[in-house]
Amino acid sequence: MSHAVVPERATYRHGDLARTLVEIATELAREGGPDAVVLREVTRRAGVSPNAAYRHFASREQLLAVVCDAAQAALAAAIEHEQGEVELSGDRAADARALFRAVGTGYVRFARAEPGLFRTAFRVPADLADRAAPARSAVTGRTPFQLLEHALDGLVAAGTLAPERRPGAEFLAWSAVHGLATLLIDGPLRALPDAEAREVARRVAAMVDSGL
Amino acid sequence: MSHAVVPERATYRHGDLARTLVEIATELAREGGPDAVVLREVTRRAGVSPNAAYRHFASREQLLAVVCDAAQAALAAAIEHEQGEVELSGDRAADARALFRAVGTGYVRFARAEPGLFRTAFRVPADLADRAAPARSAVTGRTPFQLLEHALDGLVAAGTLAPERRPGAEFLAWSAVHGLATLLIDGPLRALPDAEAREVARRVAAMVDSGL
DNA sequence: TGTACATCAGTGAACGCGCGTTCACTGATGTAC
DNA sequence: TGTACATCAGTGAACGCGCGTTCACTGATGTAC
Repeated sequence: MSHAVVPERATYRHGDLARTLVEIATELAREGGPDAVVLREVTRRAGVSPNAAYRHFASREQLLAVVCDAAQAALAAAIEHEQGEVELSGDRAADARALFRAVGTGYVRFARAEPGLFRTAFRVPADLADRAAPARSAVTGRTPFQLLEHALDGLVAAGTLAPERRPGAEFLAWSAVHGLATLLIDGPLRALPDAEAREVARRVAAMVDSGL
Repeated sequence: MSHAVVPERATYRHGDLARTLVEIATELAREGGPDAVVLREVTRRAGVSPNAAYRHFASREQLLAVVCDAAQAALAAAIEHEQGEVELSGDRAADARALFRAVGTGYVRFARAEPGLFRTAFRVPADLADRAAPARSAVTGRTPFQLLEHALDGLVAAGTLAPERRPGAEFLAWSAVHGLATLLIDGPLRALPDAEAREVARRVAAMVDSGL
């Protein structure tokens, strides 16, 4: 009766299940944020039994922590990409400013393009919150937070930002940009068209620039 | 054997169960944020069977929406209280500024004092996001968002803010303050002592003030 | 080059849990006569 | 003032669900001799 070809244990000895699980979990986070990272769904999509995950991760929480790092790394990559697009003029002050602004625009652009990953990146796993963890960085090896710090250092080096205003400046800039991102993806600016969103982002950047 | 006094149906005909459920649900939100509003736990604490809640709310989601409004109202009350503390000098411009800043400090203070309620206030129930809903207001009948708008209008009326910069200004101010609140309760500034938190808040306010 | 064996990445079944929600019901209360 | 009755806020039991996690296992693979 059953001449259907059922590949027996086709996935047995998967080969690189750990990596596959992280990729699938990240995809779930992309689609629905951190709560969508459901261990059973991850293994289901991987074509593997639920408990197979425990060969590679101690718990669902630990898998989510890895995904969280991956999301931070993706954010770092987005910022770096945005900075890469900047056409340097040779004017040190202007360039430092442009690179600094690119941190903000890259940040907000990523939040809008990948809201699920963005939310996952900031789902703090309580203790594990290490903003300098290497797993959270991309090509330059800097985490999003470090990219911001680096851009601010650049402003000081270029003489654009007074050294005495440098300490703590990252929190001012981050507040404005992170708040904007939140309003744009979860708040009242949710439905704003791209053009207007960019305009608001521009104004926020200007506010930070002149208010720092 | 059992001479323990078991009051039969002690809670039957509760009287004002709807209000009680909202109060308990709000307490749960205060303790653990929106996810902690678990219908069965609410009824458990009310000493009532789980399905009794359905006499008053169509679903858990609807109960949560009411709590969300209550949290917004609590935030509005906190802002109004902060504004009430302002000692008016009689100088129109200075007073408008002070009242405007009070919106920000009240906002951040509430977020720190009641992180669970704060998170619940911004748990957007998708469609129901009505930032002008009366249920979200406190003594003056204004929602947090409306209090911010009103303060900005005050700045314009006092000649402190140029009218052409007024449109959209609420989003700039809100971005900075909301972002700061988020960093302070869920982000890297989580562990900051009160004094330093207030200092950062002061600097954010100054940034908004001069950057608007 | 062939064989014995340890390793360990996977399986299959089950666990206990707590959730939101629905069902048919009961009995205290308020109202009409 | 007393009685019949409709109302409706509560009960108790159960539903199906999907979750994270644990158990004892199996059998393909790589390694040592």
